[in-house]
Amino acid sequence: MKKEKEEIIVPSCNNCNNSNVFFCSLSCEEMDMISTTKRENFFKKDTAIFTEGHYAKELFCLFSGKVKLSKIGKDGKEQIIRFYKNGNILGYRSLLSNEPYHATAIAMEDSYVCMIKKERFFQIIKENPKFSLNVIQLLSKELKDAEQHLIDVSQKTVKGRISEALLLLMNTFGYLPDEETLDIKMTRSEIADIAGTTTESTIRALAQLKDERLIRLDGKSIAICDLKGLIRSANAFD
Amino acid sequence: MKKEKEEIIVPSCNNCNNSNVFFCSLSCEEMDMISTTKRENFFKKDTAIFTEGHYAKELFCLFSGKVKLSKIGKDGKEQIIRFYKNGNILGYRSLLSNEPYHATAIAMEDSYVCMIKKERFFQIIKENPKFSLNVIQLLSKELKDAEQHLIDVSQKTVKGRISEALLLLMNTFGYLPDEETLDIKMTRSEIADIAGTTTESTIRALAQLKDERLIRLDGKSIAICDLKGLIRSANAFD
DNA sequence: CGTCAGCTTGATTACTTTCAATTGTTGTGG
DNA sequence: CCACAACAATTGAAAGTAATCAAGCTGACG
Repeated sequence: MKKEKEEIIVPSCNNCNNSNVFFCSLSCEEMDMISTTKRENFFKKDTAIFTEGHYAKELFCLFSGKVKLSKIGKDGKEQIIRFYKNGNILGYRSLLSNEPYHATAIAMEDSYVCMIKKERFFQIIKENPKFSLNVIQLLSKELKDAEQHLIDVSQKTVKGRISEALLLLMNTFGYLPDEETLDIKMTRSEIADIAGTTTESTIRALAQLKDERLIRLDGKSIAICDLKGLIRSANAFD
Repeated sequence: MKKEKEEIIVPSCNNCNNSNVFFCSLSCEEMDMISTTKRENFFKKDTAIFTEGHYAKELFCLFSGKVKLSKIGKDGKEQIIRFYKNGNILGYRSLLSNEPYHATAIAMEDSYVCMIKKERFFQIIKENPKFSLNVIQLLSKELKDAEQHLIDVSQKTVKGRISEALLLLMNTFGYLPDEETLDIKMTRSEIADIAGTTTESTIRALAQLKDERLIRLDGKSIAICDLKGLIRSANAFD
């Protein structure tokens, strides 16, 4: 039988162990202000935290779990835009530009999410210039990544893009204690949606990378055994 | 003989007729502060305003002309990321994140550019929360656009991407007085670099769009005669 | 008016998707 | 614990799309 929601106690923001580049410039008082007005929410695996087209009313802070942000193309094909792990902030772009969400955030594992009122967030932006500079720099980084991702998808072969996708997963979620196996379980189809290709092509590309001894495959687990080689593969001309 | 640099008088920022969503939240005093410390620069067609890898020291404001921002892939293939016209601000992303430029800006026509000292820019960000919110919202919009562009490139056919590219040119540079001909001259190869394809495929796609009577071609000029049809073509499934 | 760069076209090749069929895995209920 | 259903992974073959290669063509400019 399906595992039920585990009862987890979410600590106050000041006591949160998650590293967080977003709120690091806030004072204890400001953190308290967020903490006392936040509410926690549990999202079961495969449920949506927010949905494309809906209006943003809150800022989400991922306390535990893993989340993918994706967009659905006209033909129903999904494109994964970005991943989030514990400590990451979601949904601030739409909040800031006061537009509907342009993408959907889905919990890839059971996740606990802290939700912070929009007003609270804007209040701090207005009052704390250091914080808004922080937000600006985060946006700048995401913009740079997005533009690089564009080049990758448009100029690399499927194998290169799959290599790139594996490196992204490694950078985002890291390894299991063996320091080789990626700490994330995804279907082949989801990996395809990162690289912007099909399930079948993904399978064939993974098989190639395995033959080249850059990765090891065992069911859904993927281990990177030759990181340098994988980087080379991601940047190869052909 | 090649036309020489025309002598143009660049007015003070307060008297600049270019519409500008970037500085609109500044007071007259703040504008003056920028204006008195700026310096103007002329860039001949096809010269670089800034170059990938170099460090950002200034903010650029395009007074006149047209600029393309592009990145070179490993194999030397260029990908155009964005366009700028008079009134637009360039180079703020790298300035803000304090990283080297991740792309190169090239004048597509002879262009006059006002250059604003980095320190001045940061000073205003710190002192004017309304301005920084403005910057944040601009970045948010560019991020959204970049993510949409990713979906476009990864999921659409060459014809769809070329249609998308033409719509982008129309939205950025608009029409000549005839309200049909795009107010921009580009080579086929440059159009290919927007859509992430080759010159030959671009020519064939343009020919198709012409056969479908969505556009008219005459040398380098491109006229959109069926805008709705072109939008449909950009969003078509096949 | 010759040259060169950009444009165009056709043919070939390479890569990726699509389709179809099979096998493997997982969760569920008897 | 087994059997089944549903989903995921895999493989092979065929079809489609776009890139590449190889000529010509055209038009602008010195």
